[in-house]
Amino acid sequence: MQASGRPTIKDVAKAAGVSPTTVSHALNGKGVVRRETVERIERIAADVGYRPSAIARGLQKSRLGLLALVIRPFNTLDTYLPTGVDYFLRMAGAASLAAMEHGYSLMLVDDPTKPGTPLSARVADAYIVTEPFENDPVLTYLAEERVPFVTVGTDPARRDAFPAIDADSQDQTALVLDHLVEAGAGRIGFVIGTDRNSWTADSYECYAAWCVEHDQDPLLYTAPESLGEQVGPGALDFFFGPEGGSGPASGGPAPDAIYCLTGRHAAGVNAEAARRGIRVPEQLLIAGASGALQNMTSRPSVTVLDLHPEELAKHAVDVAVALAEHRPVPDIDRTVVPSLIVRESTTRA
Amino acid sequence: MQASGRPTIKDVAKAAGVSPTTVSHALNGKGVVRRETVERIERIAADVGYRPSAIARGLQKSRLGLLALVIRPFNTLDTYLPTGVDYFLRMAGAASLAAMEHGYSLMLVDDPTKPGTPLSARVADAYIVTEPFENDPVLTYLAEERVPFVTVGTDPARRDAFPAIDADSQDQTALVLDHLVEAGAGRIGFVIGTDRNSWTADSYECYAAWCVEHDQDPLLYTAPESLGEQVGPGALDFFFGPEGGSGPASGGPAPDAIYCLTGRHAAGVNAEAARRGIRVPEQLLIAGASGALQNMTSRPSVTVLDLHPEELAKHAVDVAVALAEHRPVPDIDRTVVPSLIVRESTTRA
DNA sequence: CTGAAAGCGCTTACAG
DNA sequence: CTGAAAGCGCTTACAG
Repeated sequence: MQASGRPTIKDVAKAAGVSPTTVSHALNGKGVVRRETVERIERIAADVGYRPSAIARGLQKSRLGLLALVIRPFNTLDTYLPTGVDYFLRMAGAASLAAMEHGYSLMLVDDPTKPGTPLSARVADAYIVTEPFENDPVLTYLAEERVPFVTVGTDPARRDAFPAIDADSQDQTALVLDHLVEAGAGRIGFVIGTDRNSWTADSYECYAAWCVEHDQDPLLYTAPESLGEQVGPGALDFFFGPEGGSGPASGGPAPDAIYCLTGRHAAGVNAEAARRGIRVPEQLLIAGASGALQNMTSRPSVTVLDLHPEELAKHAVDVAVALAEHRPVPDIDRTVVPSLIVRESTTRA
Repeated sequence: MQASGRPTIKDVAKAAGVSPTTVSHALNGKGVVRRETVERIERIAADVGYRPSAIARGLQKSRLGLLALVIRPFNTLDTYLPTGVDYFLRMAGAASLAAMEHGYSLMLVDDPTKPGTPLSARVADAYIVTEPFENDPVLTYLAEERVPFVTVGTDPARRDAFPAIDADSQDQTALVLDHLVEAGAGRIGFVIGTDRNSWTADSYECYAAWCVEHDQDPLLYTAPESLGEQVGPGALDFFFGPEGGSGPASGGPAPDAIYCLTGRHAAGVNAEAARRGIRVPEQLLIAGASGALQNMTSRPSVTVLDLHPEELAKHAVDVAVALAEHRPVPDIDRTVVPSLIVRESTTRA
């Protein structure tokens, strides 16, 4: 009997009058065991309530069937979970289900490089790291420890260094900007976050390139992701000037469309515009990438991208499992194409 | 060297010219080892990049330092994650952090009784099961397997049978109903879900008792949680009669306040009221328990409860860890008191 | 203060 | 077709 009181393979062997080896063979379909012996052993195993120990099995396979998900943006937010950003719940949920389909389970771990990280955080066979930062120490650590991992988004300082799943950030940005133009925009301001991940970097680059192409000066307002909806007043001061005050801090003419990278920023800009009596979408178009829920239910509702976190998760799990099993990673196209969800904020009557 | 290529305790022992026993003692502060020996071993361990194997350690401790979280309501929703219900993300995130503080990691697992559940889903030392159903097979399974677990909410058919953390559903309901009366309600309709968990059952019971006390006939509309915002038209038909049609399906007079157990139901009722031109809060008060994000940003915004999933998670982790370590569960009050977030939908000018 | 030995529960060559 | 033995990487009485 196990320390915990559960029967072991020995108990089954004894009850069946065979050796542990035979029980192992019978129960795992390995080796050659007579059919009736197999059946008898299976029956007895069920009778005594035998459950193989995943730990013991893990010891010589040196694999436990565990995947770890590290949601990197949470680590800049400290213990704070941003409300409304269900992107990550969708991702974690989908990853958990995808893992199960491969016979794996998913653990949710914090930054494993933090001092005091429990040993158990390191039992995963492979890691999935979402939105790694520039020169992310987590990736460095995993690479040093030779723990297999895949990223969702890439470390902007080490592109192509590690296996990655990507939501094509270039396409994303173009998709939204083009839509804004079609919806009537002439001059597009951009509100961007401060996290140094590939999503932010690529989106900025695409915006800059787009500006050159469209002969517009970039009109960029930067604010921490964690500021969330609070970004509204600052952003509008920047783009339109303080209320009843002088002109825009930006220097140039005011934009007629604002694109916010995060959904919470978009919600904040939208709310502040309403407060100031700027009519959306008539006077100002607003769109967000990576929509938050707030954008769905606000008045007006706000056009955003759906980045399809479920699909990203599924691809990431596929790769992580292949890596964990030291199998070659299937070489298929894993680019996830975002879709535009057009809402009131960019729909003029 | 480990199969994976990482150094083992033997490698360190060899390099230090001592036995594995001494390395183990030195690194874990067990037994008695001379200080300088300890220091030398620590240095060498760091040099060769030694990391103890959590699996090997887990084998004789028969504990791995892993907690499993089963979010039961997800299992009625199939692979579908309800948008806007960030209750569960807050819960999972807080549980993950609380686990780390105890030296544990958190796994997210689906129904472990499902056929095809990976072995790895069973390596957890203890389980946390949120909102178990009536006679929940997951609890039965865990109890049979003698795996320690704690529930958040209780199995309504087996109250007090298992350790549980509770958000006091009675208090919750009374809190909202009393608030609605203060806000001007005379007759309160109730929209409730179909999941057979203690939260739903207790809330109903409290509503029924409240009706008796306040001399009102219960005015109850039941709809599946998964219907979400779509519940609006059906609910309003029930309470007010179909548009331009006959009277309320409910039979009695129409309510002047509606309390919805789920935030998504509240959002649906709120939206449908707006569509029909019923003015909220002037003609109709609306409130929800367990708010979703939609309620925060809708027009009008909707009064809801904050059930404090973070606190529930923290308590659940405390208990789960105690159980995993076969320690007595600290006997402190774990009732989490919800707070009312009053918003436009119940605030008359 | 240090080490040889047994053991955690399983799997896997290998020998019969 | 079946089993004895060794081993996965660690810990823990126990003996020196």
